[in-house]
Amino acid sequence: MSESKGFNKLHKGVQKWIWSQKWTSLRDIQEEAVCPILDSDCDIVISASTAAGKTEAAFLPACSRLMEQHPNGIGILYISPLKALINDQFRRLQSLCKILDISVTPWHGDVLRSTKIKQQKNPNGIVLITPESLESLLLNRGSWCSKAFNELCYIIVDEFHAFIGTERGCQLQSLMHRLEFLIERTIPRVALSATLGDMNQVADALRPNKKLPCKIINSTVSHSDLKLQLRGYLIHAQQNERTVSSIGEIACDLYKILRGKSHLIFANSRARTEEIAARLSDMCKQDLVPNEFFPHHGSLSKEIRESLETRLQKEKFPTTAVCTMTLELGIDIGSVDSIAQVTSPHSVASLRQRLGRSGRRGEPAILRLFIPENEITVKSHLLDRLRIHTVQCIAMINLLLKKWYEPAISNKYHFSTLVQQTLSVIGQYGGVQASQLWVLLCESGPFSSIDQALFAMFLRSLAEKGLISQLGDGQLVLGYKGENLVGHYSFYTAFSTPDEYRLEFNGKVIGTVPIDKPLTQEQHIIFAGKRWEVILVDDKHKLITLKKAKGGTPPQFSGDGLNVHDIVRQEMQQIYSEKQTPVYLNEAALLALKEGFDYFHALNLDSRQIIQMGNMVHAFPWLGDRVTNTITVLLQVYGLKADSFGGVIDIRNCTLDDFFNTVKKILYVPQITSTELASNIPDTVIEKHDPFLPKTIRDIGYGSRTFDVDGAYKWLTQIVSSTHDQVEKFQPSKC
DNA sequence: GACCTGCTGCGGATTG
Repeated sequence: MSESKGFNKLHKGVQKWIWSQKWTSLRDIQEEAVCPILDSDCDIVISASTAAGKTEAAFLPACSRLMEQHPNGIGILYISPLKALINDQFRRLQSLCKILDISVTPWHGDVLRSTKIKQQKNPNGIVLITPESLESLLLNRGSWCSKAFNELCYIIVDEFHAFIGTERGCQLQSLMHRLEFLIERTIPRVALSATLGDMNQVADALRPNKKLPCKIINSTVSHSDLKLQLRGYLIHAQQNERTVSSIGEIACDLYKILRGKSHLIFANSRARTEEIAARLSDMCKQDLVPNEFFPHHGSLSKEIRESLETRLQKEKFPTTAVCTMTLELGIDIGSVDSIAQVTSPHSVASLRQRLGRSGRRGEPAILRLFIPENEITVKSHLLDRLRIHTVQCIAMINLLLKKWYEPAISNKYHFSTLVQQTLSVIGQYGGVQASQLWVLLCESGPFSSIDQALFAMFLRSLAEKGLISQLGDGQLVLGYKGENLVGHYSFYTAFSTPDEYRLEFNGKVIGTVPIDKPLTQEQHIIFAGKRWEVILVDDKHKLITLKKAKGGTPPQFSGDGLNVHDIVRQEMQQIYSEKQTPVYLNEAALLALKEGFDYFHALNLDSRQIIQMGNMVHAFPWLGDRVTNTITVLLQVYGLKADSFGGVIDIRNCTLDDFFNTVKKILYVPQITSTELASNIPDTVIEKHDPFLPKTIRDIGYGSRTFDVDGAYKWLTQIVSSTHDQVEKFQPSKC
């Protein structure tokens, strides 16, 4: 340790703590972070997987600086997307901060008011907060903030990747910017993030206006070895009415392979999570052994989730969590023996995150993928015949091994969050000039894509809706409706949440179900891994009462589509073309893959991307969902009956001539903008405050986040020019 | 044919 350059620069008290932890050395990211954080003249992104010591990499030097500087007021502001993570970090920071005599204060909706009042009276040390609670502080206690944060040394943002490209992430950017504006000083930002494809994009998201340089610290430690298996399953046609109920064979294998140790099973949807957990519990019961399989997802009550997290942490009993994304983020559950992935993961980056949970103390990480494909019948769709799921998994594994990850989502416009931030700033200062507001939020802030003219139009629409009004001297103040909106506690979140029913058993809430997928009396359901009957639906109190029962299927949950990246589809095309056959497939997966290859080559898909079958035309751009969705809507606008799924575009009642003539028509006129394309979508109310915006403004935001117009035109141009005989048939005079 | 997150201020009753 004494040879470590970083260690020697740390404060004596911090060194003492490190000795007490019996660490023999600092990890690479910790070593590398010491100097730039101590110098505090730049922002820093620390990127590594879960449990790589990112928290210490940030806090050891940051606390060292606090010990030397002794700021008057709060020294470090730590911002986390999860309350559970704040509680974890609060526990983890205890011993270090006790030695240093720095106070740590958790600050979120579940924290006792007395704790907050204590910090309000004597602001100091480290505050661990959510974006929503920070929003409330700026809005309601602006002048307290300017004093309390006056000598703030660092802002540390945990799980930063979870914020990027989202409304909540835009809110976070705005909050950090407003805080700096308030204290008239730039504060170094430290982001702790998973590894994404382009880390410079992560730096841009951390400080969009680039007023400080950003240093990127990427973990160079290669991951421990990976043991990998892809297991194929055939779902028989007659069972196929509900995919989730045909999961029996997979559940049997999961039981045989996983029982007796601790694992995570990622099942991609809450319904499938419940189905698998219930089947696994049933098998334990049948074998008269204690149950060790439990579901974990966002609709389960906090108590049920926490008791499972604690059981995993304690490592006393073998425990397998069947889970959704909830166990992908950094909540402390220790590490598990292996990861099972049922159905294809949504992204390479998320597969990487999930893998980070496996591999105990230098043991290889173990990943098993359980991939169902549908039995082929006369009615089967091309995608089933191509065995698209198996190939998508192989593509994602190829990319994972190449260390390619999806880049962060870039999203230029967040009008819904601009509504929130506009109202919040006006509420904070009481009254603001429109020009000041534009400079703060747009010119120097995170809404930099919005020019003065667009901002003026935006403000006029807020005034029309009664959210704001203008005084004689030009000052903007909150209108009646604006006061109401800002005054309600639901104002602090940038994202919207649909109404839900609470599910209750014996007077205890066990979770929630969405209100738009109602349950009915006497219906049998699976929830929290157990089987129930609905005995009462109370619409007035949004409460559903349950009793124990047998049988049943999971309730329906709502959700949006998924977004596969261009590079994943291109990798898939290459796998088909080259007939790549990896070694980690079991016999069934191997058979499925061979069937897929045979069909791909029977259709000559290695040399063409457009085919006609019956009265349908199928297009295979081998590009991501943003591009295929854009092409699909373009074709629809020009009158074709187009639909897309899984990267393939189906056009009904269409011939190759119809298709190519339409594409020619599209290309004959100047390129449409994403906003124009969105104007054809009837309902563009998606985000929380969209109802306050006119459709013209909503379409700008909707178009830019949904469509990739350049990508679509690039493909359309290429498909026309590479199909010579079709070019001959085209007659522009007909357009 | 997808997932996830979050929340104030104040009045009134109760307790030490």
